[in-house]
Amino acid sequence: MANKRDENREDLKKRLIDAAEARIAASGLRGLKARDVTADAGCALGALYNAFEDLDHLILHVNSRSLARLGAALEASVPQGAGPKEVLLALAQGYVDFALGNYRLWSALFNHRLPEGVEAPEWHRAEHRVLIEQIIRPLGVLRADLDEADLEQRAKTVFAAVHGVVYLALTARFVGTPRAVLPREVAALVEAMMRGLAVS
Amino acid sequence: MANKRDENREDLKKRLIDAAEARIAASGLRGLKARDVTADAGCALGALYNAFEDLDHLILHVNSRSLARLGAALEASVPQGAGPKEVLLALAQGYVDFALGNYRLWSALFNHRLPEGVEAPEWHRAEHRVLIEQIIRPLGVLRADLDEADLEQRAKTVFAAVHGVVYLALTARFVGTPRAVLPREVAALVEAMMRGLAVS
DNA sequence: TGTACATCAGTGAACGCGCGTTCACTGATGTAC
DNA sequence: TGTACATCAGTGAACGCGCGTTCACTGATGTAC
Repeated sequence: MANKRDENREDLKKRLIDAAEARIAASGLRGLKARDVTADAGCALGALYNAFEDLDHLILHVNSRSLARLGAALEASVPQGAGPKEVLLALAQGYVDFALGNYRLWSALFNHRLPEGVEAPEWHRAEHRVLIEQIIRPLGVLRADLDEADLEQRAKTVFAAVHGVVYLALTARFVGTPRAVLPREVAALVEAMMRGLAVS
Repeated sequence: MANKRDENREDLKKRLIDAAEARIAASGLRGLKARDVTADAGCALGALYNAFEDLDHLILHVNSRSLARLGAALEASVPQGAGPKEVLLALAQGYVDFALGNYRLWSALFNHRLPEGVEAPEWHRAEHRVLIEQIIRPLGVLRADLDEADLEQRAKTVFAAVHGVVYLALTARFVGTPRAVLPREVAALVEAMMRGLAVS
């Protein structure tokens, strides 16, 4: 068995991530304070800095979880045996649903910024692949002409386009789409992109 | 002639906006400090609070300017006598160019947040119309079947899709498009959307 | 199993500092007559 | 035009506070023999 120190350490990390996740879900990244998180997790303020490098790294771990949950949600949104167009539409709707249902955690994914000049660690960067991973295959069926690199790039573009519509809608910035018509607009966008794709 | 007090007041406001714009262009919203701006503008710290309600309102005025410049840049990017498809492509490229050429000021447009619960004033909200205004007409030619409200909504969606690609590319978040291929990807997106539109 | 020592996590008061905003005062501009 | 008073912008030192991070100390867990 792992020794007790390591056990405690892992347990504390988990409690801190749980607490931070709950705080972010309740009041957003801005509402996340070291004192609140440690109080919720039942440890002293300083313990946070034993478990994690700093508050930013704790947030990174919350975002990791969100990405994993998003990946699972996207996977679950695709119906069995669907064709590529159906799959892309389902993924887009799954994305909308996840963003609507996990608004603050999803925002944290895109709004968290490390201090000037600090790069996110590689293990975390890699996790963002879930955002495009499931797009690549169905898109490849529609665009058999593209090589692997171009296909991946185009998947990113498709993701970014859908994300843009969802993001502007939910952060309600002036030109955003009302939530009520968001699913319809996203569907229209994806359909138009697919029709456009099929032609060329 | 307007009296001297009003003249001075307007002059100070202008100097403050100039200074804030330069600071944001140089080091982003985060790098904007009341002390720096007032020093650059050649006035005392407190004078900022005579001219503007607070620092956020000064930023709003900088963003106003950026929106006006963006509107002009978009207009200038459209070739004379172009058809609707050409216009939409030109607008998208104009948007890419503006974002690349005015990166920090353009980011400030989308990253500035007022404190929790405070709404942007109506005069400022209205200015964001430049983002979709010029899309509506050419889109309307391609989609004569849509009524005015749906057309406006679809213009927002088209904008949001293009914006999403540009935004993720430039903020370099993990799944972003490399700058080198950004114009190509945006063109591909817009073309696909237009082809898709024309069909339905 | 027991003892002595080493290690390292847990603690929370205190530090530090960045920075927006205020406010009592001064001095320039405007108004009344 | 001149004088007296009123108004309001300009000044910058001081306020205030939020909040991440540190650090000397305590106490639990691990190791050696």
